[in-house]
Amino acid sequence: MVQNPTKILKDHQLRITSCRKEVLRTFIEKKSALSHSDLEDILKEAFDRVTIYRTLKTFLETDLIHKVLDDSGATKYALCTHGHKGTHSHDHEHVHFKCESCGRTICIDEVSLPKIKLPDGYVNKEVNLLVTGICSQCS
Amino acid sequence: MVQNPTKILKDHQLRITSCRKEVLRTFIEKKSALSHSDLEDILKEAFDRVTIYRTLKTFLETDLIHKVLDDSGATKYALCTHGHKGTHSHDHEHVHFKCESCGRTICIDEVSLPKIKLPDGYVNKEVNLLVTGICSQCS
DNA sequence: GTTTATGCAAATTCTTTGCAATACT
DNA sequence: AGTATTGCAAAGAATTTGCATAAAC
Repeated sequence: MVQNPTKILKDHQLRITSCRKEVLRTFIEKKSALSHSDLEDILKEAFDRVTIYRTLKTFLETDLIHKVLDDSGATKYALCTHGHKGTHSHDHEHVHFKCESCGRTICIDEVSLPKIKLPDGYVNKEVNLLVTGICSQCS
Repeated sequence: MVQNPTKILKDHQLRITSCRKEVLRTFIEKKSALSHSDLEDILKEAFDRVTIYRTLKTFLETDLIHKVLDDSGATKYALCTHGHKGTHSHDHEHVHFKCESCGRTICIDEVSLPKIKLPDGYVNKEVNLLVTGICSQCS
């Protein structure tokens, strides 16, 4: 599990800039899914709002982060922990948990995704599961 | 399964207005999850954009509709098919399917939601499952 | 007649785009 | 040096709010 911003950027053949490093560092530190506005709150002194939008877009395109479903309407993102460029490793196919109390969304690695058998004619490409409730820190 | 807009509104103790009836009629007719902009496209000749926003808000608050997860970022809504005011029937706890081809999001009633056992300390309140792929009409 | 919903205007917030200046390799 | 990224300004969407008018009960 790579945890070094500079190395992650190199591995994905992206230029190493301070904004990209800081966004990565924030994801690693927070260990939870973050929205653009979460990042903006944390990094607004250092970087422009627009740069953060573009950084997220670049990271999405290089499979460095992925979208995490959220019931609030805000789009959240999380690091692809093992995926490398181009592998499309279905890394994001796991259970996400959103705490109603603290609002954090985290990955639950302990729980594996159930196999879903769809009716005839349906082709399953990706499964996303979001559990809402109270997390261990808040309960 | 109630399918009459006026009766649904009465059951939820809401005033019967033409906008509310038309929004409900559209949900019933389309049989799929709809976003604000979907509704706006269909009803813009008849009602103001703002009125549709407020109608959706009212319907959410009275548990007449619920949010449906979507991977595109657009918030979609669907009718709570059996729920009545105040029951919080966990009606939306089923599998949703989003077709990458036609973009429609529908409920898959044939597939039941797997039980998820979370790690200690986590309290499970609601489970949402979104499968992305190709629907039977598009494949 | 009283209360609630609607339409319009306008304010906010969210997201994207163009372009010159700057930083990276 | 050459190319990609950033910041700023501004455009364009999406969403919310205020208030007078209209509709529902």
